[in-house]
Amino acid sequence: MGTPDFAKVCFESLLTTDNEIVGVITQPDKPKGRGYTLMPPPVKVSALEHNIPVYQPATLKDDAFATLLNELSPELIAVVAFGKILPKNVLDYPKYGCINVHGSLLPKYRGAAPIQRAIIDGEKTTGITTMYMEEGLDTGDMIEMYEIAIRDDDNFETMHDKLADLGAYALLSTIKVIESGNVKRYKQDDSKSTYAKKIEKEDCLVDFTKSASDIHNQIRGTSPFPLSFAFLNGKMIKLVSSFLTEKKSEKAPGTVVSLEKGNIYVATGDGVIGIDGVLPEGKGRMKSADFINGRKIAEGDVFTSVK
RNA sequence: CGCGGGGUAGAGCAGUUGGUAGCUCGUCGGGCUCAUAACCCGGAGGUCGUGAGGUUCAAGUCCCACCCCCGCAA
Repeated sequence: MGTPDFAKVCFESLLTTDNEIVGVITQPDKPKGRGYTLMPPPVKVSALEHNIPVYQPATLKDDAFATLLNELSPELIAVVAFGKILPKNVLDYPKYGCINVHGSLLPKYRGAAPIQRAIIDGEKTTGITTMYMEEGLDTGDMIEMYEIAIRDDDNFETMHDKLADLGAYALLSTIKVIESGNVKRYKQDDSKSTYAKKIEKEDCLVDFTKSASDIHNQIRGTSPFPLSFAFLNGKMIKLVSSFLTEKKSEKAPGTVVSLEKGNIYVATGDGVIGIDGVLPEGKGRMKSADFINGRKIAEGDVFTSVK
């Protein structure tokens, strides 16, 4: 069971094993993009390409799904970024249980957006945890854990890709351990747990009175999606990528202090942040240098949090 | 028919109340300099998305049709 690209990587790794995949459960197609076209989830696309039966139930809590479960009769259910809560009858069904691949070092960052939250919080490492699922959200006993560094220039995209690969590796490894019959279960220390709630629009609004490093973490934690933003000359502008600098400025937070070498340097509550990629309202992504050449910004302009 | 923006030189843009096109950067050549992503001089490069369409003496600029791209939102 899984839905987005992150899950797709795990799914495709399963195809390389000799385990029989009796079916793929994923979210129903949803209207996306311009014109609200109905778009299938990545996992579905991949499954169809590999001739694996796909099921997209609206809910797992009805008799129809219980019946389906019986027909498929899986011995193990692997869940990766599925997006729905599994009811108890499903959790209890498989002989070898339901296991989950989660993108954090549990018990930290339980929940929907572990990768982004870890970056936004300025964590130096994160990782993958595999676990047995139970009714609580990401609270089950852990099986394996892999740690990976978050570098200063990593963003959501790079960490997502790294963790997806690591997650796929972890999933296969965990399944082997389960097959071997020597599974060790590690209880989570609930007292140390944190919850990574999903990224909302308010998480993307840039407050330049914060420190340069906090802003940098926010920008990269939300890039390339959904992207942090601020307002400049009455228009919204998204900040695609940034970097930390040694510069200092006495100017008010949000003030453009320099445009040298094609980068936009902005004063913050603590230090100056460099911005090298933007996405102006109604436009596409572009390098800051292009934005500057288009004469859309000048020294002294001020980024604000309000339009 | 979800909402909105846009297709003008390699890139990012401007283009006034319609009169055959400009800016910044890049690029090419030359100069200056110990040196330069600095500065100076000069040049190349555009059938203005498409339509032997409409209006007009005249359309990048108005009208119509079509194609394509992008943002929001989910």
